[in-house]
Amino acid sequence: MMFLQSDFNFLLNGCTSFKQIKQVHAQLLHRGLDQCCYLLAKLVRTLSKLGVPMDAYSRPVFERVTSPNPFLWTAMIRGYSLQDGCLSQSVGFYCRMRRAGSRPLSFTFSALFKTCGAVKEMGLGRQIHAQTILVGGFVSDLYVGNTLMDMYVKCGVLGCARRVFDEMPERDVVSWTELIVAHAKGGDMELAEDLFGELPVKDKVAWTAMVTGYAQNARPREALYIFERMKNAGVLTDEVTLISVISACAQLGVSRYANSVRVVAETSGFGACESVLVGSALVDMYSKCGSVDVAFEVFEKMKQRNVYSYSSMIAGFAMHGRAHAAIQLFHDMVKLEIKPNHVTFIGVLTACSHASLVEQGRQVFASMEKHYGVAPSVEHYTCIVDLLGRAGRLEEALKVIETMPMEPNGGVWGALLGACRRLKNPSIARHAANHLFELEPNAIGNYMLLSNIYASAGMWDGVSEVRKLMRERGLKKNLGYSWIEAENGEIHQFSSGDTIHPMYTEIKRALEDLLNRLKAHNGYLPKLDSVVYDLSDDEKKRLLMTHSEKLALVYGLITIDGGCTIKIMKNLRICEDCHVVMCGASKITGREIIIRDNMRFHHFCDGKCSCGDFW
DNA sequence: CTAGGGTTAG
Repeated sequence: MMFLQSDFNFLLNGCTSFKQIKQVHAQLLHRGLDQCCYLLAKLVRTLSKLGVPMDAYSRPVFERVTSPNPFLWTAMIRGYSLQDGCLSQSVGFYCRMRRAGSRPLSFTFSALFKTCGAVKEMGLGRQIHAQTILVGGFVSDLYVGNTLMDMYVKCGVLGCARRVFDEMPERDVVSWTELIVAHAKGGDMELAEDLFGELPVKDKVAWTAMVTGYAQNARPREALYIFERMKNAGVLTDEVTLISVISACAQLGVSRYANSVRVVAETSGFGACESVLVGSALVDMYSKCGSVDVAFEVFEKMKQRNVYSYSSMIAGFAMHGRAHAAIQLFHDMVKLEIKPNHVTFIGVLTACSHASLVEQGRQVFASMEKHYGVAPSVEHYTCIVDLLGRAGRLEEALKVIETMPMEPNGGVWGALLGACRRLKNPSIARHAANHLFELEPNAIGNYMLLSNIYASAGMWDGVSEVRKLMRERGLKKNLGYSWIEAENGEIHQFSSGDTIHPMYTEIKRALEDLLNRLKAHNGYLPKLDSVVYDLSDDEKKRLLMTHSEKLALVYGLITIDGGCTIKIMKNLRICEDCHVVMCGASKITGREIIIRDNMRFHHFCDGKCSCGDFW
């Protein structure tokens, strides 16, 4: 008998299809093992792992057993808990189990908690929590405690999770990490950092949780700092860690560090060739670092590509203004039968938008649902509004907003407002802005944009009205800043009007010199309507000179080797005056300049920008 | 058995 049991155990372990399991089960019945709970539990677990619905096979098998043991009961509970929408069956089996007088196991509870967390059924979770106390012994079980914490975290009640943590008689690194992640996801990195500091033994997952926490909270520099500490602590990197680190690099846009991360990825066996995930992340990272060609190299080297890889590359081409490459890639993926998803289409539509390919964009939009089964969402409508707006068709864009099948959100109105800035149309701008002030009362950028549009139309009453509104709502202008990677990999950040940089006087002198040369050779005149304040022309000129991207540019011109491209990152949208200066600077210095603002990339080369002065 | 993960839009 024992021999047969282990035999069947082995057979079940090797099953990879429903059919095979059925064959093994038939054998089992043949040998008279239809009441062997140990093997039946295994059978149920295997079926559930393969995704066979519980009612299809496991349930009838179970119902023929006269006295199930706790393992078989638990297999049923777990099976239903893993199946979508079967929480009630799962709980039903738990109740039957209790009525039958069977004593639950620790993983009976963990299965239930897992489902409660997945469907955010906190009420039920609490009841089962009470049960664990009632049944006794389980509250102190490490594994039960961890899954219980996880349930409370998923239900969004951090306080309860914390209480469980505090009451656990022993905790392991999983318990700590659970709590760290919970706080990180809630945006409280300070608390996460405190917990991490207290954690006695930090493993790879715990370190990664910190890296990811910073990366997802838009604090890439701290993410990279933690990653450095992790490496120094001798903890090995894996695929998951890399993805977060790569995402941090993408946010920062710093190429030297990015290159070193790529080397780490390749030497740890998770390079673009081996891992689709890392590969796709690298594609995104290089695109956002301004190196769209390197991104494409990585893309081409990848052994496998999926919808993420293609979407990332398409988006990469789009943000660099390479519309045709983006569209070509889209057709390639369709030909290879990789099904595009909603993100893919955002990339394609953005590409059309940045290249003013209105008809092309419309065709893609129309085909989304018809040919690819992707229903346009509000984000896709945003792209269309942007497409029409950039092409100067404001009325049509407005019409789209008024007739779209869902409620327009801030993104949609924002796209319209953005278009009004370039086309200098204060009346539609006001209309869009009014919606935005309702939908996003605290988004400072909208106020700045409207006042910008009023300012360039000379409508100073409008400007002061907007400023009054901002004052009433307690909003302050976002400080603009730019950063640039020095030759040694250090990041130098400049704020507008910054005087604290050690090379400040040198930078200021060089900037004056550059502007004078631009005036002499290119007939440059400061674009005074880029200034939103009603100031004298001289004051406006002075203010324009302090813009952070100009400081960063000059720092780059002075310190970065002549053959290298100057790459500058900026947190806000580049202003028109700075754009003109960058064009001119690329011409008279013969240098290639790339600026990533919060919208897209600008490649300045020989006096021209890849955005075609159209952004 | 429990903890960490990818692409997007103004």
